[in-house]
Amino acid sequence: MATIVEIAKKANVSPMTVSNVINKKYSRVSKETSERVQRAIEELNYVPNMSARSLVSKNSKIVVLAIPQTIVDDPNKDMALINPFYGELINSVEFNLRQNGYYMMLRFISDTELFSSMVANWNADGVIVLGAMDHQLDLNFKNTKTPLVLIDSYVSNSNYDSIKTDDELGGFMATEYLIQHKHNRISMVASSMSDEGVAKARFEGFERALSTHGIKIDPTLVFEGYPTYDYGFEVGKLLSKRIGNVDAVFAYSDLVAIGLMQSLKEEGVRIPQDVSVIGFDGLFIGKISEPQLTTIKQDIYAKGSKAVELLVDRISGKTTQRLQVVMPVSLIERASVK
Amino acid sequence: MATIVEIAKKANVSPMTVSNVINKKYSRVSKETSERVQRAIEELNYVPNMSARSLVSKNSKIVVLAIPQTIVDDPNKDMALINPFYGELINSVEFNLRQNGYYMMLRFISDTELFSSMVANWNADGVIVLGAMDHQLDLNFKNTKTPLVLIDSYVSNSNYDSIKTDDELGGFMATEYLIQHKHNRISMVASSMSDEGVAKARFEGFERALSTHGIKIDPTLVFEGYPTYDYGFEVGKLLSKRIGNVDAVFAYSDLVAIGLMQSLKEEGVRIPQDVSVIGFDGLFIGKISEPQLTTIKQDIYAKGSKAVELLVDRISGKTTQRLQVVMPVSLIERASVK
DNA sequence: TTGACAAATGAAAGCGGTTACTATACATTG
DNA sequence: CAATGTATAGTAACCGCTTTCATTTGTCAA
Repeated sequence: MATIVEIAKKANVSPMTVSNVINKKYSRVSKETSERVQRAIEELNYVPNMSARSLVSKNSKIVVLAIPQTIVDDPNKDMALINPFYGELINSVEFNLRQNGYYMMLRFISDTELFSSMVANWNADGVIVLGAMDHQLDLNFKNTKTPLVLIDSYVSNSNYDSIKTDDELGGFMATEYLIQHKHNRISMVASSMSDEGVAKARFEGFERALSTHGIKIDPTLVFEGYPTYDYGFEVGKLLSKRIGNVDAVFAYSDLVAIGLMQSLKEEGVRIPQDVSVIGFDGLFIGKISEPQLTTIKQDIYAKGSKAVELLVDRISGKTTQRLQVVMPVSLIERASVK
Repeated sequence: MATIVEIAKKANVSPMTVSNVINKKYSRVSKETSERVQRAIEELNYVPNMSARSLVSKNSKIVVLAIPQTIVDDPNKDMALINPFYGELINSVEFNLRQNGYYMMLRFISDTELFSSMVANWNADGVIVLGAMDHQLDLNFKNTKTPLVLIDSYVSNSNYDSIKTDDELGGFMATEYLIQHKHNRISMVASSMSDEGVAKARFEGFERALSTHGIKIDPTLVFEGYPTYDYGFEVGKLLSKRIGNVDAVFAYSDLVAIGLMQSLKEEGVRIPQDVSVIGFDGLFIGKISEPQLTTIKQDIYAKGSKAVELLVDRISGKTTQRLQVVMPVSLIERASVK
């Protein structure tokens, strides 16, 4: 592995000049010298050592993407190990980071893990966190000045840029859509709502729609579990025994909705004839299920793209005040609501 | 950000001793000193600077996972931006790397991109490449001694550890299964087979099964395109016009199979009554389609896990000779074959 | 002719660790 | 009791790059 010193020797200049060429400070180097150095770089296949650069310049071109860990610990699970939502977001974030010259370090993190360590380690230029919980943002982390963008996070009075979907509105739209279709015994399958978070916001939209229409909420129809296919499946089994007393289900996410429908179908419940189902996210899988899933769509690609934009602007110092972006939602009518 | 020098001062020892404590060389440090240093570390919230460490020790605890870029360049595409297969693999690799103390740098790379740059940059301890093509493994890359594991790669006479699925056998099994179900006008939808690769291997299995049973291959029933939902969909449109002359389709991957079925259904073709479909991969989505997809399953989680194992053993010097692992396949009978 | 300034290049220090030795104190051995 | 070993701690150099500042050369106005 060649170093700038070797390049310097070969091109008959000082290491400093090589550095200037590498960093495109052309105003400091004459054209001929610059070309000579470029040639040496190519001949020796020189690639800068990022560690050395990072060590002195305090930045690294690394951005950490932290994603909550789904139930991956059981390698024998035959189910989706990863929410397709994550897959799309990862893809989008990596793509947009790459466009901006950054490398993406991906970490799945458990609920209890703190964020601090992953930042300090690498002189990461920035961090994007998905669904951060209040207690994960430890003091240590808060003290670093590393630019941070929060996606889908409802942490209280944080000072970070954030981007989320209009979850409350989405929940409202989903529920209202069900009501407009003459349903009034409506169930909601959410994930944990003990903390503020996406699930809770969607639930609040659910509540608002019901109360707007003067429908009393039935607590026995509200389910709170994990944001997984399995949990949807589980609830499906329960609900299948109550057909006739439930008209429709608003599932907190498409993945849950799909699990729910699968389970319901297995029990001979017809969708949407016996019960309507609406999801949230607009994932690809909603298109291949039978019936195709009516859902509230969010643009995941745009979300990742926007997150990177916020981060990059913050890193470059372009933005100084805190930015909060709320992404719109839209209703996709397909076939799971009667 | 505290450094070892500050820790050293606080604990009244030399920086070297701090380093020894950090690196758990306890035999070189007395218990009391060690504890004193530990305390200082906690009090000052010290986190080692990986750049500095990496610069001198030539290793980084970073492993690069390179994944072929799917068609992501069009952000407006409403389809799966990422093959769920990738999602599962990413999840598995990250999880297993983390268990071994490594960080994962994820890069999506285009067909034409070379691999060399991502290695040299970060003193990456290792690289895992998915579906590498011959021409991407440039000389530069071959010259580095960075441990490398190839997943699903059919590059010729490479010297790297590799892990792949028994694609040929899988293709054979899929096709034979169709034949056993009295089909003999069988189509295959593959992705590009101009290079050696997964698609070609599966196709060879397809060929072998047909010839074993004395069935002549119909070239007009062999499709070669992209490994995407969209391509499956496209082929579905074509095949729907030939119902009566096709009994069954072996799709190169589940994603393609799903697109195919969706398209076929749209055209009023019944599966499996009018045409049978079998896929490959055993993805989650095959369970939620209607009908559920019969397919050749590979254990993606195990694949990622094994890849990491190979890499870690190579990094530690445990393995010295080249290892080639072939993962088994199994048939999952579901409902898409009559 | 000379001083001043810009353009081009270089020298030296140091980022925060680890590697490879060296040094010291104390215990052990014949 | 000298010789040797062992546990513990420290010193100095250096990894490959960038930062800061100094130097050289050429250009031009006064």
